[in-house]
Amino acid sequence: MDDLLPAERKVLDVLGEMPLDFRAMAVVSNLFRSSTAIRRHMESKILARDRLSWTSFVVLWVLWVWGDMEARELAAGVGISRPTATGVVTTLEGRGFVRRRKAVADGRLVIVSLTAAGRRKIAELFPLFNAEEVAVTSHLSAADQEMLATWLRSMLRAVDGGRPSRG
Amino acid sequence: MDDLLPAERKVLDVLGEMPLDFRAMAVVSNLFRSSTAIRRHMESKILARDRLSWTSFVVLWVLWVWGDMEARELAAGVGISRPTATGVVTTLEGRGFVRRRKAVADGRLVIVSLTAAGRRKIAELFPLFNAEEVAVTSHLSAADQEMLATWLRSMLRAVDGGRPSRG
DNA sequence: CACCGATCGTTCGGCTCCGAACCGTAAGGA
DNA sequence: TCCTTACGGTTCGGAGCCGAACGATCGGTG
Repeated sequence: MDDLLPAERKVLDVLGEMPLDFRAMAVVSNLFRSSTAIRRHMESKILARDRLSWTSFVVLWVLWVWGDMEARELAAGVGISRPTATGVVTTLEGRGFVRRRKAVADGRLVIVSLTAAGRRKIAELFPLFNAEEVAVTSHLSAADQEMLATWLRSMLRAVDGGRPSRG
Repeated sequence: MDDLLPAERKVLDVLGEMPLDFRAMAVVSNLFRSSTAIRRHMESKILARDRLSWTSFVVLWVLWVWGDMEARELAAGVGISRPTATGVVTTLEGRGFVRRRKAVADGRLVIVSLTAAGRRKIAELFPLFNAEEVAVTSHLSAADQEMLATWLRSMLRAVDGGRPSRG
């Protein structure tokens, strides 16, 4: 197999004698490496001009798709912890893109909504974001993309257990 | 296709009329979602007891595989920026796992090495880490794992251009 | 030999990330 | 009605993440 990254060749050289599962290693390391590189790419190419981070963008997008949400649902939907959601919503609130309000029926709950500015921003950005998603995936055939997404979902299920996610 | 996450069904409901590439969207969103979930899983299950983050662990591992490295090479190898590498190395230095020294030949360069404690720590942890890598991938066949890794490398190459990576 | 442009690592500022703990609110049982 | 347990969101502390800028060092040129 001559598809390996140079780093992967070195790993085989140095650790090849050890009883390790290099196939599993390749999956996990390349999953993480490619995900990090794509996040950085999307942030620098599409999001940076609006000074939005990947996660801020995902929050706007989740609210755009699902409408107003309770903060705990928003955290789950975006795939971040509740303290992180608090911080990111605070950032976006400061930018004027979202607002918080207390739920009437249950004083513990906070409802997060898009503002008009937030709605305009995500409606403007998402087609550009999706075009760049196309740019980074179009070297794979449609069938390969579907199979890749299927395997990635299976990886997610392997660690998420029954945790529902709505991002 | 009934393999979609509930979130993905909702996206089709709400944005289905827009001229978007849902296949590309599925690849990128599931890549990110699965990578984040696996990082969290590995951190909580294997790394937390030693209070190591994913990136600290990768730094130790890269030094283990490649030996002493210049700080700029280490940043590239781990896949992080140089300011981030400075911070993570500072953290690990404080924990006694790595040390820094100036290069003799070029006063600008910093050489980063594992300490004896660092070497013991990564040698102890990596088999456990790899066993968990196996746990999260073994639902896929060997052939599927290899194909998945190949596609993930192709995604990485799509955004990395010619940037060499040695993580 | 001096100066200029480039490189390297760090600092700064701002943002993300999360576990533990805290405070306010809700629900259930005695 | 009061007490206890649980839930929700936030705060705290610590760590990671990066672009821009800075200071130290190097190499090349005149």
